[in-house]
This record gives sequence, structure tokens and C-alpha cells, in this order.
Amino acid sequence: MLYSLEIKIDSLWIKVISNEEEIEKLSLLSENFFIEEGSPKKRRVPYWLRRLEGDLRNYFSGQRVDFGKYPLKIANYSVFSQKVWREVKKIPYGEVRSYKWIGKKLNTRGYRAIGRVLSLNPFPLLIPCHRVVKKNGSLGGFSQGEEIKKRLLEIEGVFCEGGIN
DNA sequence: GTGTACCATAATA
DNA sequence: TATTATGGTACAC
Repeated sequence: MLYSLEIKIDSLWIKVISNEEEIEKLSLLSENFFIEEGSPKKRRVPYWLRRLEGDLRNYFSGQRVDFGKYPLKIANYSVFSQKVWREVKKIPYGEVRSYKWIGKKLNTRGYRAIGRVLSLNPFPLLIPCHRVVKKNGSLGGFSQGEEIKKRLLEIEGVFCEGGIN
């Protein structure tokens, strides 16, 4: 049994797919890219997933929210991907790291491979790939669109001019 | 700005 | 199975 939770928060659509105990996917979409019309569908979802809706709303209203407690289904992805995502999950709210920093943790210099894996992140926000930026302080890419990445970092109060570690 | 080293995946042969 | 193409990078010019 799969559950789907659809939420609209100002110009953003968020769609979460879960099974009984794990989140399987989260999509983050700008309004213009959302294909279906109308308002979010109301369905019965597991209680812990309903809590996520509240957390998401709090997050976008500027509260400090830790999404780390939600169980994510990542076991079916490659070992390398899981390592990258696990490391990224540890980055605290309001802080950023560089792609190189992740590489150091994983003992690899395949920085582009890391970016590639992050671009395939099935759980934006929950795995905070928006907190991974280029070493020179510029944002780097974001699969859901650079505007969203910028906005997420602004919400968290992050400014990284001048480069980071 | 350009070139090159870097490494996981997907696409292609 | 082997080869190439493609990146959400980094670093030295």
C-alpha cells in the first residue's frame, strides 16, 4: 500500500510518497511545473506522515526543523549513493558544506560523482542537498532549479559569500 | 575565463 | 562486457 501526501506552500508543490513505515520519494516542484490541476488531494495517510506536513509548513515559515527523524527508503540505491546521502543528512540546519568536504569524508576525489548522486536525490529537503554548495561560495546546481536552492538557504539564514571550507 | 584530473552512472556499441 | 558521454566539482593556470 502506498500513500501520497500533497501539500501546497505558497508557490511550491510538495508531493510525498510513502509506504507503511518509510518515505519512498519526495518531489519539490515550482507551481509552473506541476502538471495536475486543482488543489492538493486529501487522503488518509499514516500518522507519522501527517506530522511531516506540519514540519514542512513550519520549515517554510522559518522555524528550525530537523527532518532527520523520518525514515527514508534508500536501501535499494547504490552503496556510493547511500554513503553520500548519509553524510549529507548530517549537515545541520543553517550550515553548508562543499562537495569537496563530502569527498573527504568518503575518501574520494570524485567531486562530480558526488554532485551527480545529489542530483538524483529522491528526498530533497529531507536529505538536505541544498546545503551542499561550491567551495568558492557560489551555489552550484540544484536539480529542482537553482531558485529553489537559493530560497531554501535564505530560509535557513545562510549566506556563503567568500567561500567555505 | 580555459584545461584537466576526478569518479559514479547511464547510454551505447 | 567494454567504451564513451555526462555531470549540482576543484584547482592550476
